[in-house]
Amino acid sequence: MTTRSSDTEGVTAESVAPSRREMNKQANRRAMADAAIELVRSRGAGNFTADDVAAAAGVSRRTFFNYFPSPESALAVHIEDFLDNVLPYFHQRPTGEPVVESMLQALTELADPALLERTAELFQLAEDNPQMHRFQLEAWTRAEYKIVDAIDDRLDPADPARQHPLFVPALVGSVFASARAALSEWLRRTGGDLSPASLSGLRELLIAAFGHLRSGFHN
Amino acid sequence: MTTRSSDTEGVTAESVAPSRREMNKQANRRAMADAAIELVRSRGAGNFTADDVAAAAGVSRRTFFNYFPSPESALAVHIEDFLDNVLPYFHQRPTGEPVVESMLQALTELADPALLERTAELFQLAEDNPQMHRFQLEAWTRAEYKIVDAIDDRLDPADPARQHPLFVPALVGSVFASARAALSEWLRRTGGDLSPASLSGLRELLIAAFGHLRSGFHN
DNA sequence: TACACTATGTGCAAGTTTGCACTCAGGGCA
DNA sequence: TGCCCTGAGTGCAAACTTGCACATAGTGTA
Repeated sequence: MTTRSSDTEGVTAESVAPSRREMNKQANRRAMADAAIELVRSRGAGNFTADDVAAAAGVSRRTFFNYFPSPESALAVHIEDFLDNVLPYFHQRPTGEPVVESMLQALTELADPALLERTAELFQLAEDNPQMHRFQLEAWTRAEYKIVDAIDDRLDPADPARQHPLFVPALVGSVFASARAALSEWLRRTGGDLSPASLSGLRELLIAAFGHLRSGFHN
Repeated sequence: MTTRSSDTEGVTAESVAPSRREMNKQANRRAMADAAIELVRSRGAGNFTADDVAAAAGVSRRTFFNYFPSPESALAVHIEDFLDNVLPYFHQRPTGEPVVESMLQALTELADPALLERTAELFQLAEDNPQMHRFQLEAWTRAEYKIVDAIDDRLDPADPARQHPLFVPALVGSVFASARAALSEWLRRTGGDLSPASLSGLRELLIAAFGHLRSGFHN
């Protein structure tokens, strides 16, 4: 709200009060993403048009296409939301800690349970709809790159993790693969039940998958 | 910033779905007007800046000045709201009915009690603040013109009320004067108390004032 | 008085959204 | 098959919002 354009901020980090313009854009993007997930819930994947999303989000059809290449792609925003929510937890881990620990701890603490729920919901929807599956794969991949960059930015160049160029990408890829495995198994077991109990089970599966990863798969 | 507000239609609204552009503008205008009345409540008249209103409404300071010439003037929107709410009631009166009756009946039925409350609240604020008083006078005057036009549009050219060019303007002016008298007396009696009981009293005063008018002041 | 500070109000350029007119692809139907 | 309709996706100009610079006015202060 406060638009103090003066850059006299004590905090140096990323909390540099975004401009009105940026806020408006994010609000629109969010509105469209929310409208899209609402529509996919009420009508099912593939049963809503770009017009529907735009109208529900309160923007024009043209504006929708300024942001997203297709109605389904708007859902990918929620996957990025998940990341935006987890990254601060990651950044808060002690700097000396091994990267793999920081990452798994951050993911385990999972900021907002509602985000896990939405992620699980989208994962489930992707199973039934090839269109959505493709977009989601793309979103997960973008997420991997984003995390790799975030880790590289944070890591001390002398950190063992940066001694080998494969280390971080392999780690991130492994974490994502483990998460996907957990989601997949959860889906197989529960059929996508989104009740708190079921989601709790998903959380357990995630932790178990991360456990395998952490121990180097020495079962 | 965009809220899908329920556009509380009092009676009939043969509204042709306005364009996205028009909807956005109205949403912004409404947001600023609401922010302004919220600020005048929390900080008092004259104790808030254009920046405050803009920020609270989610628009830039510049946009605020695109709509309103001053922080106070944003409040005038609420007076026009009152009209927009009453006019449909007026249009619904039987066409044969004398205009004075249609008008007083419509005002008496008073669509949304919350609107009467806001109008009374603003009336009260204007007493204390000359700046606001001026803007409000202007708003009431604009409202008079608007109503005169609305009546002329609706009236059969053969209607007695249009036989003399002074008739409608004099009528509308008298109605407004009576309403102001009622508001003024209400304010004197209650000090601007906005409780339901007090507002009910205001309603009685309005009806009484209209009664005088209706009878040609033959007490 | 001179100065700093805050807030109003406006002009202008750049960024964003919108309306509209397309093109293209796919499905239903005579 | 050919036609019609719906929806995706795009280019472009016009409308709207925003950031910024600037002029102006009022207020407190040394």
